[in-house]
Amino acid sequence: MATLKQVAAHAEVSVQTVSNALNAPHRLRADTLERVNRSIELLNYRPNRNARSLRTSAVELIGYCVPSWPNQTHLVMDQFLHALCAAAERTGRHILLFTAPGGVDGMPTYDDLHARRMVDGFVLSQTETHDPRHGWLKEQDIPFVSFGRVWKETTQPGPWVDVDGAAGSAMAVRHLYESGRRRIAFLGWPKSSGLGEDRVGGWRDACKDLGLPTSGLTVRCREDSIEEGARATARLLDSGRTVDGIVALSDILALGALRELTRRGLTPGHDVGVTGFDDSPLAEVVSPGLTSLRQPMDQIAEELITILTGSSNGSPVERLLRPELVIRGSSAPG
Amino acid sequence: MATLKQVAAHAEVSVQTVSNALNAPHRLRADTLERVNRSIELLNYRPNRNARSLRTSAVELIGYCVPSWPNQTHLVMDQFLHALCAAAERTGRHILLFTAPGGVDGMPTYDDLHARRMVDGFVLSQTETHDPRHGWLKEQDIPFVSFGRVWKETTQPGPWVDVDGAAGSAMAVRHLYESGRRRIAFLGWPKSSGLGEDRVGGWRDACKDLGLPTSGLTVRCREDSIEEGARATARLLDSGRTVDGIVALSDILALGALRELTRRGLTPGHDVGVTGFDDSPLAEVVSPGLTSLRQPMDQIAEELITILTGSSNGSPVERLLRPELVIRGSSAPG
DNA sequence: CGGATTGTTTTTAACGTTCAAAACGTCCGT
DNA sequence: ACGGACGTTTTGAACGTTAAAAACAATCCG
Repeated sequence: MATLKQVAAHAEVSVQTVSNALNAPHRLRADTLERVNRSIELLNYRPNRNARSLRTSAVELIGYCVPSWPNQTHLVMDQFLHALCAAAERTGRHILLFTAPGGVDGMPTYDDLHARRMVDGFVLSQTETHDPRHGWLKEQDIPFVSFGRVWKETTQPGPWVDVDGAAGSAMAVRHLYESGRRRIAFLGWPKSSGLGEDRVGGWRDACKDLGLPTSGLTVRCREDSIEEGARATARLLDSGRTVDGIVALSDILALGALRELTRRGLTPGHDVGVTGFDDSPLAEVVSPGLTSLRQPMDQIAEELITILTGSSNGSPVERLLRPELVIRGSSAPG
Repeated sequence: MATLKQVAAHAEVSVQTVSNALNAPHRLRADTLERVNRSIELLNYRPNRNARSLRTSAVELIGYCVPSWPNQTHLVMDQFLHALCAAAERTGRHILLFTAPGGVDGMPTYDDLHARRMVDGFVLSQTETHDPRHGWLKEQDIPFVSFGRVWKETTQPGPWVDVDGAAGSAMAVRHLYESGRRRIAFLGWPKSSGLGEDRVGGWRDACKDLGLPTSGLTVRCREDSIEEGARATARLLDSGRTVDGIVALSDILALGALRELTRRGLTPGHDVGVTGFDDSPLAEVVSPGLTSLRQPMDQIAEELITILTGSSNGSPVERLLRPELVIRGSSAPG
């Protein structure tokens, strides 16, 4: 493996000149630069990243904690990771994966990775309602950016990127409205979930804007499972109120709704329009295909990396992105 | 951030002694060791990984190429990544993610990561039938281990870990047999797929062992989609032969089978037993739940890391692991 | 008592890179 | 012709760690 020294010897210049050829080529005379570059090419030289990092104390690695999966399978994680990875590489960086316990128990792991100079900073995801990580990292002056808001108070420590759930729900409502639905229900989570309240709020506002009823049309599920989605839908339909549209807070709940509708002999997309959230792989795989709100993963990843690696000029950056409605059979005009 | 030097000064020993306290504590006198450890703790010292790597030329990072997702969503990737990460961490290592074009076009990326000393080696997955990566890496003397066989010839370059598809199919057949099925079909892929031939072989052998018919009971799907699975099932049922069991090569195809059966008024699990492969999140989420063959991810990951980081003592290691049958409603006794 | 043996600690020299400053030319204006 | 200014290249020195060898200390044995 060739080193700077060997390249320098071959090109008959000093080591520093070769270094400059790579990092500040404008400083070299044109002919020197060309000669050095020829040697670099000839010897197939690649800078040793460790030596560089040691000197500059920047490792160009970004830590990402892979969610421990028993809780709930993160159905769009592969999309997110691919996007994040690609975005990082566009800036010459890479993603370092690690595992850590949730909550404060995980903080020593974050601290350690940073203290050992294995990462420059972190991308957080799977943010929870009272996520302690943000405040902790901020306190320790460890760079990070969050995918998802903490939903605790209005001012959240550190920069974040998130998808506008309220806008997403509103888009779903408007789409169902345009295909003729007039009594649109919302399938949600308990009030304790910030994300849930964001999305239900969008549904409520959009319904009011369009002059649609909302009273008695909210059902809350205890957990995010198909079974619970089906049960909640059953409760909704048994309540005696007419329903011709269902905006579900997640794809999983939406699948539950589809199942319950089918079980009762109703045709999703024909009798009742259904939409989900996140456009997980499930959405296009079920029958009928599930209309869902896709998170703009590439843009999210791009923003995360830009914020994390950009100059942290004073005020923390906050970016709210709009999801995209992917229309499939479950919301075909009734 | 404390350094060895500062700890040494504080403990009133030489730098090397502190280094030894961490890397070869048995060399120190007990009281010295304790004194040094106290200083380490007090100053909250963490070794700088870059400096260490520079000196030892081992970065303790393992490269893993995140599959580009448009081809087919890797439904169990999050499980795999979590297991791989955890296994790596048990040996003090971490996973570095990167993206690369498929086939030989991606090789410069692998080479570059290794040449810049950003990774010690690679874990390959998503191995394709004529995957060029294994031979190429072997040729360059870049350490790697493959999750999945190349299916090209009997001797494959480098070590690998894989799941025994034939054994898995056989388990599925035997399970269906035990619940009373006697005409068990196989839903597969084109013959060009090594993985496909492995699994169909297991089905055929198991059927022969049990004295069950196989002729005319194989259907091949052009692609791995629900739609194709459903079409193939339709062809199978239309062929006039009785079928009371279906072993599908993938969960996706199995879902297609479930859909087609339901469409025809047949009850999966009651009229026809169905099994899938890989136990993706889909399997437990559909109704009825899909019986499927779970890959032992933790064990796979453990083996991969052990092989990659262990001493490459001559002959390449090859490990074939048995999947585990997860029984759900789709194969309830008929 | 002296040499060998063993156990513990220190010294010296890297690993491959970049920073900061110094050195070397070359050109210019007065 | 001389001092200054600029453009280009080289010279130390350092980043934080570990390998190898040297130094030192204690113990043992004949």
